[in-house]
Amino acid sequence: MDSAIFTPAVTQNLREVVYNQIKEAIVNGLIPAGSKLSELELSRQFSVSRTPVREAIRQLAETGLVSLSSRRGAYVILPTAKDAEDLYEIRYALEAISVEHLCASRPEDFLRRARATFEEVSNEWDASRFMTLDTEFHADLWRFAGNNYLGFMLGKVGDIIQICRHYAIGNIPKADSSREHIAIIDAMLSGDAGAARLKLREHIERTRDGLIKYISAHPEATGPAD
Amino acid sequence: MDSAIFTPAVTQNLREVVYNQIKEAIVNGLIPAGSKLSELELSRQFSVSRTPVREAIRQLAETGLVSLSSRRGAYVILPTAKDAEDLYEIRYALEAISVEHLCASRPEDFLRRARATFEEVSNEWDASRFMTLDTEFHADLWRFAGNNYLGFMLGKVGDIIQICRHYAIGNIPKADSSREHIAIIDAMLSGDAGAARLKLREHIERTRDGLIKYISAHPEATGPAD
DNA sequence: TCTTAGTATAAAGTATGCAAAAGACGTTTT
DNA sequence: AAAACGTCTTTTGCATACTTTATACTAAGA
Repeated sequence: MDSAIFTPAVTQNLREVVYNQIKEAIVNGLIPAGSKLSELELSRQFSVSRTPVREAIRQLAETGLVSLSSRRGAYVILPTAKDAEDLYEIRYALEAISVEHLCASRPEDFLRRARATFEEVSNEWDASRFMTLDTEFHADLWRFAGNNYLGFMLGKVGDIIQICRHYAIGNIPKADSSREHIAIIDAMLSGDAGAARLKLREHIERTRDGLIKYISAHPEATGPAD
Repeated sequence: MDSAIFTPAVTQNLREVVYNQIKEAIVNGLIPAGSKLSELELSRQFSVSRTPVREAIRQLAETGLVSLSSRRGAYVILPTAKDAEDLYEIRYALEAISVEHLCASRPEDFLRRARATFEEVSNEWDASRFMTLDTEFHADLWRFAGNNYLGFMLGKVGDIIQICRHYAIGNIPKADSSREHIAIIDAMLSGDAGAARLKLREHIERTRDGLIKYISAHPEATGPAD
């Protein structure tokens, strides 16, 4: 009775469930930036006690998505255009590490598959589908890079960027983005680290500029916290 | 009665106190890497209930200093030589951002003051005093860089590196380190971003290599978790 | 009417109790 | 003697009660 019929029975605990759900809600804009996270209200909505909710909120604070104010509560952060700029600068620096590793290791199977995917993309696609694809591509970059902490770090940066991003992605032409992805991939395939870095920089800067332009044009999206 | 006689009366809460103390203890090696953090034992030592201890431990987990195992407890992470390598790679990428900003803005007062400090350092200094100075210098770099998230990110990387570092710093010649710092500062003073990046890279790589050599030579320091 | 002090209320911080899970240990069975 | 099972202990996960603080509201005085 020891053939592998059953997979390990993992039960994620309440804190994890609550954390993931709140995080998704924040990142997808269901809970708007700047709004307050009430322990009591959330615990009622999740039908759990305040304890796991508190822990989840603390965890969110440590990722930078939420800011804590002693005895006053937790608020979803409200990134400014400057914040977005700073975050993209960090993101570029980190992704450049991935790209350089991939220029050296050149995992052809992955690169060619990714290239094919972006060849297919057109501007007709709906924004959320493209965003998923984009996010996955950037996640794959660090997965193949072999630096165990890149994902950890990029995750934190990415979550905060995502808060801004979901209300701006509609503006970003998908065909352009795909072309840029392909340019990065091609540079990596040819092992040209300098070109790959440059293409990555162009891609990230254009994405950033689109976002910042949007935030600057819509200051109400980053209004006062309460 | 409104002249600024008094500073705001901030009382940090128990979670913060506990968090900071545990973190210091981990980072300084008082709590060795790999050891278990028992909620009950810590709460007894701090004379508080388990709640703030729990929260502090969760917070430490989110910074990456502690790894949680469901229903089994929290363990101080046990970085390997590979971890150290990955972390230093990230640290270089992030500090390069600071250095490039400083090459552009060139805050002469700060740079000259820092330069003078490292001129005075000799190998006679005790290790912990030099480590403080070194840490402060690297912290000042991002403080003057103007990117609000650099400190946030470098803090996380630095904390984990620090776990390894305290048992290796003794090996690293301080005079060399000071000379490298001065080389970086001089490059920044002359606004030569390329040279500054290079000197930074050399400095970080040498520090990294010293640490990795130590870890590799002392595998018992990163033995099994329990 | 504006300011200021008192009060009430809501929410966060903390302590503690209870349930459930994991690991240790001893006992039984083959 | 070894393996497997049951039980006991320890510790975590979660719930809840209690304490303290912030703030909104009210009323009184200038």
